[in-house]
Amino acid sequence: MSNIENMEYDTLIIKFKNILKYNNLKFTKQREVILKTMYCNNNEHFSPISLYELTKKNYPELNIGIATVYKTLNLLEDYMIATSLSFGLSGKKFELRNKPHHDHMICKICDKIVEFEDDIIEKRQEEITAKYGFKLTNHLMQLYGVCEKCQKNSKHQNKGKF
Amino acid sequence: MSNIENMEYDTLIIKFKNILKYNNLKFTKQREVILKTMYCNNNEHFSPISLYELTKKNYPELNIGIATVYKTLNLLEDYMIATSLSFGLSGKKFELRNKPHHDHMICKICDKIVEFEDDIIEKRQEEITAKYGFKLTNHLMQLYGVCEKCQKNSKHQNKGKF
DNA sequence: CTGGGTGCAAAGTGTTTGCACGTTG
DNA sequence: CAACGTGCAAACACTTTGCACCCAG
Repeated sequence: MSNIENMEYDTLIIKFKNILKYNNLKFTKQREVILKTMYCNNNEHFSPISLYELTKKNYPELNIGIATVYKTLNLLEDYMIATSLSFGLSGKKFELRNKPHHDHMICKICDKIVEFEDDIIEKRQEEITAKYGFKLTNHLMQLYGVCEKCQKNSKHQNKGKF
Repeated sequence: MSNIENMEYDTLIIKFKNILKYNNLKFTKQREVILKTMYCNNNEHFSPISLYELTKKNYPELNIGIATVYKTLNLLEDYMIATSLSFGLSGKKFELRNKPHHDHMICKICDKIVEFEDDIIEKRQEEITAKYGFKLTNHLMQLYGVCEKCQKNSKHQNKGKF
């Protein structure tokens, strides 16, 4: 399976069109605009709503609907052009898969997301799953903590835990 | 902060009562029964609904409500007696924190959950967060794959990805 | 007897679906 | 011109909330 790491925009679009054609799907303005927006804001992790609002604002003539954004994001994820991060109750955030695999570190106070990549952990995950007879297909790893800035600015409130 | 690893049931109840008292909360039959059910099925990871159904069935005289189960689970999580696993769209599953820290390996086909613990990864996570100035408080690591049994029984369907 | 807890139903979120109409290939 | 895609609103699934009543301390 090919991947889309470090892909330029033109190449990304061509790749996308090929996938669509291969699966008898259509290349619409809405899909193009969503992909473009994600590409141009490559460091952001978009919730469906924030992506909806941004495309709505930048391309008002399209009058894009939230359902279309959801459908497109699911399509991009199905065809491995995007991946999603799960944020519990507050839903998912999406990012393009056009950079090398990485995991996320999330500040519990300001929600800042830092990406990192670590071969030692990746390798170890393979070893562990193999030990249990699993065939590893993917993983979810999110480290939660307090970023440098927030450590200085605030004390995390304590609920009076015993 | 003390922890509740390997705690016997009586000790767990005492601990729970102390936490409640300290925070001006009350020890009710509903809370007792929910904790007991989780303790007695220590290998299960309960969704709020499955826990609701089980307690409803075993203690019909209490006529427990789903809202109470949710509130109790949130309370247990707030006071670090339980933790939750996130399962994307299908909600959360809860388990007591009465065993050593571990992570989860989940079969994408049969949903089987295997617990594992790995010092190398834990240690590495500390190193990584430290490198970025984060203070690590907790993490989420779930490895997804196909378990031994399902590898034999089935081929994972392919969506015709390009 | 007071304040927190409970069950119920209603309200909130985030996401998906059914449908009539529009657009792509 | 035949699918497939779109926007809309309704439906969904999961979780929280408001409230009148209940019960632990």
